[in-house]
Amino acid sequence: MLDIKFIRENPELVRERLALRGGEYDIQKILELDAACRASETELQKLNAERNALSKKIGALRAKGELTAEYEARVKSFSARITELETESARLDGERRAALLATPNLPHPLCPPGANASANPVIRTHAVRPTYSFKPLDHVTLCEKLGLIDFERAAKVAGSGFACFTNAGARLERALINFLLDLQTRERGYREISPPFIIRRDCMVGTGQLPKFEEDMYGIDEGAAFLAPTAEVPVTNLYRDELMPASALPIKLVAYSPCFRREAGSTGRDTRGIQRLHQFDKVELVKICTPETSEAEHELLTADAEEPLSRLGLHFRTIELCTGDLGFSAQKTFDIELWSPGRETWLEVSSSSNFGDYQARRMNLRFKGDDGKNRFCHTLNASGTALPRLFIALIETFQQADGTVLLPEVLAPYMGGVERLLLC
RNA sequence: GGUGAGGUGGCUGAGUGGUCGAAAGCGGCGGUUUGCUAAACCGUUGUAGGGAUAAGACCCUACCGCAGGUUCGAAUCCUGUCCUCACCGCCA
Repeated sequence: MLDIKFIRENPELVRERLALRGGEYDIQKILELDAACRASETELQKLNAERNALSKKIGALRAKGELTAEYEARVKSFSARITELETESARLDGERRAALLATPNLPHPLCPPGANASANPVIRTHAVRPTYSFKPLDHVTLCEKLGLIDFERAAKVAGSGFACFTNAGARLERALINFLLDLQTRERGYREISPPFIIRRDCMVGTGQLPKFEEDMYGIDEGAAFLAPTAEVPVTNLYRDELMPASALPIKLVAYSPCFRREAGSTGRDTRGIQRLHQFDKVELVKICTPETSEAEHELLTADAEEPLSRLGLHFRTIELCTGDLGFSAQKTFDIELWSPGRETWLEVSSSSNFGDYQARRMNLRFKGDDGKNRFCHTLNASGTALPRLFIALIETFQQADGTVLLPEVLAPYMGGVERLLLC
């Protein structure tokens, strides 16, 4: 949520920065609601002050046993107006808040301008692109030959867009999760969290999934709760409505969770294989820090997301999202993309974002500054990483001429002696 | 699912219709004392919004989980709701 005071004082700047995202945002309407709301509140406050004074007087007179009917009548003469103003103020405040919740974050001043994904600059590339003496297979074919995933039976149970990992595939999925969690907790200073996967509505509002993207979420209990679309939601919201001492920051958390997404707007896209699923596993990194450190923490966070990929020996690149490709709540985002030899394309496996105080303001997450003032924290998160696409890149990259897949050594401790995925 | 108890400031916790934004303690901040540490003592310390101002000082309003209601007046009474805890039932 943007700061209404900031919008009031810098309406042109807000318009300009939002325009960089593309899309229409009615700042004028917010300003008008704000002016009307404040006018209504001011009148209400004056009447309340008068009522309070008269009520106090009535109390004092009654204590002395004197008559108070005259003063009671005076309060009654405008009590209807107070009720009216209360209703009006609440309505305007609600509308103003709704308008603010539907307005995305401002792109960071350093976020590269651009209309869409084609304008995203590549920041760095890791390792060289692997080459093969044969035509590399894509992951669907590999999974079939190696018996790693049963798509047909998954559909029987859950419908299209679901996968059922089997045999060494299931083992590899679990191994990767453990590898990622161990790396981040043992070497990178993250505290491990295993969060709830069912989320209350206000937490979904807190991180920005609601109210705008409800159709992408799996709702349960008549919209009172939702299946987690990412661990970002439960983990960041752990600290909602809290006032942290500055000394407690930064907070660095890592969590595994399955992620549930309807993918409402993308039916038919990437339907083959496990590139886009309604349920997938992800290890997520979350940081809560002060505004002064968030940009540096963001760089470190992105590096933390990249680290396991280089340890696995994978070819990837890091790009920065331009203003037109930025997510709703983010002010600055890096995406990490893995190379898929089978499809000869890049797969997005991580999105590393700095949200500034946008989420913190929505969820009332603050810290006490050195000057004693309460300020909103900054929140960040990065996938560290999404599992299915990592799975794809891994088996496609390390496939051999004989059809087997030779696993990277770093996974050895997690695979129980399995060094190679064999044909079945 | 049933019964009962409860949600008050950064934290603990008192407060059953008016003088309560709210006792007390802890913590924080400032100071005195102190060889250092500890302790003691004094003072100070909620949040948000609106208004005023060059900026402060300042004024007003709201907030005792949340939403309604009763009343001239609600932390306090009533209703609903969310959450927490305890016991019972059920259950991996």
